[in-house]
Amino acid sequence: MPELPEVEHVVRALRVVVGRSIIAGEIRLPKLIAPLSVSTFNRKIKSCLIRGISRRGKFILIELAGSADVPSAQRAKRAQSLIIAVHLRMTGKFLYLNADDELPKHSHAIFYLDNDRRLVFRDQRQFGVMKLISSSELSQTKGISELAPEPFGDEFNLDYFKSVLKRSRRSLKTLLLDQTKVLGLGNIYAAEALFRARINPFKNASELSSQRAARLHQSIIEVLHDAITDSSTSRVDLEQADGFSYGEAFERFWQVYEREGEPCVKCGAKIRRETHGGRSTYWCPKCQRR
DNA sequence: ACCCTCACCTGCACGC
DNA sequence: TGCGTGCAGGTGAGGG
Repeated sequence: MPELPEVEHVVRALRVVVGRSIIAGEIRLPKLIAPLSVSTFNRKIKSCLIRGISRRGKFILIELAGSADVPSAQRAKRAQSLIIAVHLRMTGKFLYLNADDELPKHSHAIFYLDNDRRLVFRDQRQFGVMKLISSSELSQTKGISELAPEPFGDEFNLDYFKSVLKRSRRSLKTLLLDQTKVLGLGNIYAAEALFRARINPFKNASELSSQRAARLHQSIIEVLHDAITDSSTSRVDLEQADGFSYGEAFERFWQVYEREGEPCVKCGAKIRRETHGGRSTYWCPKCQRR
């Protein structure tokens, strides 16, 4: 159940398919690609070359081009190269299977590749989304065009962050989950970033002091960066039956998330949890006073 | 522009 | 063993 660091790891692992061509696609869950029809989707991606894998926020971008061995199709498709934008939501995973591997339950999309292997998208809860769009319309695509700047880019600077805080009347926790304001955090890393910055999650965003805003800005970048770069947690194996397990790989990082009642790693106070708009929020009542 | 609630699904852990 | 309940890391729609 990925936030930006997990998505980044999936993207890196998926690069094994760059250079492969898609012989055919098979969609078993039509709503995954809706409003496009299954037949249109399959027709458009057939024979395409996978020329790159990238990321925008929590979207995985599978970049396609016309197949090199189909000259006429090549000309037609080069004119408008395609992107499959995939959002894993809660339980979406990719697998890279051999021809004789058994297809696991909840396999909703299968891409047959030119090396006799299959790239499989599975998603237990069926919340995941796949949008097939032309490269040129990526920046106008709903759900993507509204996204905040990438957290590691120059645009996500302190001035930007302060202006976002100033305009908001929400709590910090809620604001940090809004992908159009701050990109990449989910429920776990929002809690972790606030803990690192020693700031109470229920504080109004607009009331944050300049000094604390700077601390939180730094913590957001650090928590995402640390989750991506820590070598012991960066094992993403598409060949495992489960794709890879997001939770287990990263949970040793968690200092407050899912630690209700446990002692705070900094001060020993008991970590608290409260549900807030249906989502659990965890914090240390002593380190993160109101 | 914001807030809140509900919805989308399956599966798991829990208590009885 | 089974059954009911609540919970899950994401997001969008709809109403106020």
